[in-house]
Amino acid sequence: MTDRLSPDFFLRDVLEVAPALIGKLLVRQFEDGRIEKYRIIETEAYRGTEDLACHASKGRTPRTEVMFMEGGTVYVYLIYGMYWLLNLVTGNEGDASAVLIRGIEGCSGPGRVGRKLQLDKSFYGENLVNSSRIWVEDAEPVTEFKTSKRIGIGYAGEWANKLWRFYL
DNA sequence: CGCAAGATTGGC
DNA sequence: CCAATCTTGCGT
Repeated sequence: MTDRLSPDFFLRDVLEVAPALIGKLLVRQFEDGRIEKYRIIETEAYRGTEDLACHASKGRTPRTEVMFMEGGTVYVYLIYGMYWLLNLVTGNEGDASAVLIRGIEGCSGPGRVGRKLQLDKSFYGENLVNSSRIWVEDAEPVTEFKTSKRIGIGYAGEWANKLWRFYL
């Protein structure tokens, strides 16, 4: 169970991928060659141009461009001028959906995750299938997880009520 | 071109 | 409760 997830894993609806990522291993190889693996414990789904909480609802811009690509790529962005949030693009080209990694074992909160993994803008568009810096490996499926409304998106109207946050 | 707000966090 | 810190999207 240490295989890198195949491209197919990400080529599904984000509402399938987000919960399926719980329990999987997020792997980061740093510049000094050190490899660390972290169990994913919290995710959120952002689903296409309709979802007002999803950045892609702004349309295709330099920032959201990568979300419109095929699943399996990394979407990172800087929030509040200091935190790089990690998202994994899902679905087919044009779906414009992604999973926000909100928590890994021993590190709760999307801003902390980005800091721990030492992410920056160079990870924008990184390919999870062939990258030597970041990827996801398979692990025992987790069937017991909780759901809730997504955090910090009160501006999204009725979309804020979707139970699209998944966590252990 | 100016400006308000942001998928957050940590400190007072 | 509020500042940090800077990119982005939108209005002028």
